[in-house]
Amino acid sequence: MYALVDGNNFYVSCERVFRPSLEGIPVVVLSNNDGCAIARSNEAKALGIAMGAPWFQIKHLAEQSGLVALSANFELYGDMSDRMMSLAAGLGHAQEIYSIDESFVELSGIRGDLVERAHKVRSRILQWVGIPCCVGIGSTKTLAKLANHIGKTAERKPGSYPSHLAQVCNLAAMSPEERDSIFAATAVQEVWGVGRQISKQLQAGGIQTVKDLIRLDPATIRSHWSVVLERTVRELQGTPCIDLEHNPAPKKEIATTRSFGRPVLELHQLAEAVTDFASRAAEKLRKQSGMANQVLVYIRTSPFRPDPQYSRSITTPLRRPSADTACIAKAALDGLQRIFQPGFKYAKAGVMLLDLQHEGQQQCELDLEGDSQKDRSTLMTALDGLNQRYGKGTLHMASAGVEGSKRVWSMKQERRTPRYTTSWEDLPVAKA
DNA sequence: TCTGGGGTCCTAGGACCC
DNA sequence: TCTGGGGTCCTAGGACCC
Repeated sequence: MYALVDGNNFYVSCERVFRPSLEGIPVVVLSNNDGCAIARSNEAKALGIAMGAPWFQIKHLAEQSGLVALSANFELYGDMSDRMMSLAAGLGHAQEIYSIDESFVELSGIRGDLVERAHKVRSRILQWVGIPCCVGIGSTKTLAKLANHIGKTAERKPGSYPSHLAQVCNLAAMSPEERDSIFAATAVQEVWGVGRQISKQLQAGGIQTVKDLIRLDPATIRSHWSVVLERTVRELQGTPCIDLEHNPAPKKEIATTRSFGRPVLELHQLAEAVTDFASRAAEKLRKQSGMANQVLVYIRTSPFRPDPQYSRSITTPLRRPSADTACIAKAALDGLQRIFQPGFKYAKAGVMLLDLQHEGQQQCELDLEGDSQKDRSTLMTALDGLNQRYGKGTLHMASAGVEGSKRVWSMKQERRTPRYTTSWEDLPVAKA
């Protein structure tokens, strides 16, 4: 038995904790570059703002309907997330943190009324952290996710589902008849693992609701679609196929990619950006004690512009596995040289570290540069320490350019709120 | 003027091998 | 007329997730 604890409109809820005046009004949180809406309050959803809606298309709602837009403040959200997760863990014996606002909790061996217990945890999170959340309970992770969706929808849209399911919904405690009628009222695209493409295909075959989907034979699903969808259907039928991940697996790839604040035309500007991305990626890699064997770099124009399009990536193998910023940046820059074409307005670039391994797995080879490698690794540790202590970018590669107006590629972020919980300067001040 | 970032898994197809 | 079969590895791309 699993529970899924999921913060409501998480980023917006984080902002509201520190600005209660945002309560009750339409609020969106914008992606980098203030590009599009990545979180919406219920009031914003009611205005018809879609997930991912570009800001310039909904801007007029600020005047028309009092919509408030904020730049994303991921430092704040990450910290609020930690607080929420530690309370959610109390629901059961094991927890898997699935995303910044969601965690699965294993409920087996928990006695007593699960719904009552979930309500208690929910109010504790609301009271101690300030984040409203919903809890879904089911015999598989996919059913717990679905239950969570039902709990949220029942709360947000009265009349959509029976009102006693709002906030906490336990699918496992329902009669078959009640479950059936709820599945019949739920569209296939609400299921975890069924996205736009697959739901379109299912609907074309007359499969509209969860009730329709659950009746299908897994073998048919597999031959018509894939093993992935087959697993999803089995999970909906109550057969667990996806286990709780107990210890977070190390990442298999690490990426740093950004859209630019404005179009970039020159190679040397791309090189600055790519150096910066490579440094950030290498830093993440060292944080998980990993080494990379390959470095991928890509550049592309904006698919939304009518301009000539260009998009290319290239993978450069490293001579030996490495987590060294200079070594990774060099590989990325070598790749960039080879794929760059002049005459395009570049909108985005990225660096990905692939084929990762743990630093302990390094092959023992006869190596005349052994000592200098040790020195490099000490230097990297010092670099990370200084950047951690004095702020990101205190020390960086010379080719990454300097902060400020010279970096034409840096992103726009004009609506960020203070880092209330992670920066002393931004600590809220209580006034008497 | 203006459209995010970071992941995972699976599949198809090509190259290569015996 | 007619051109094997099976395996592995790699890459690109699709689909999904939040």
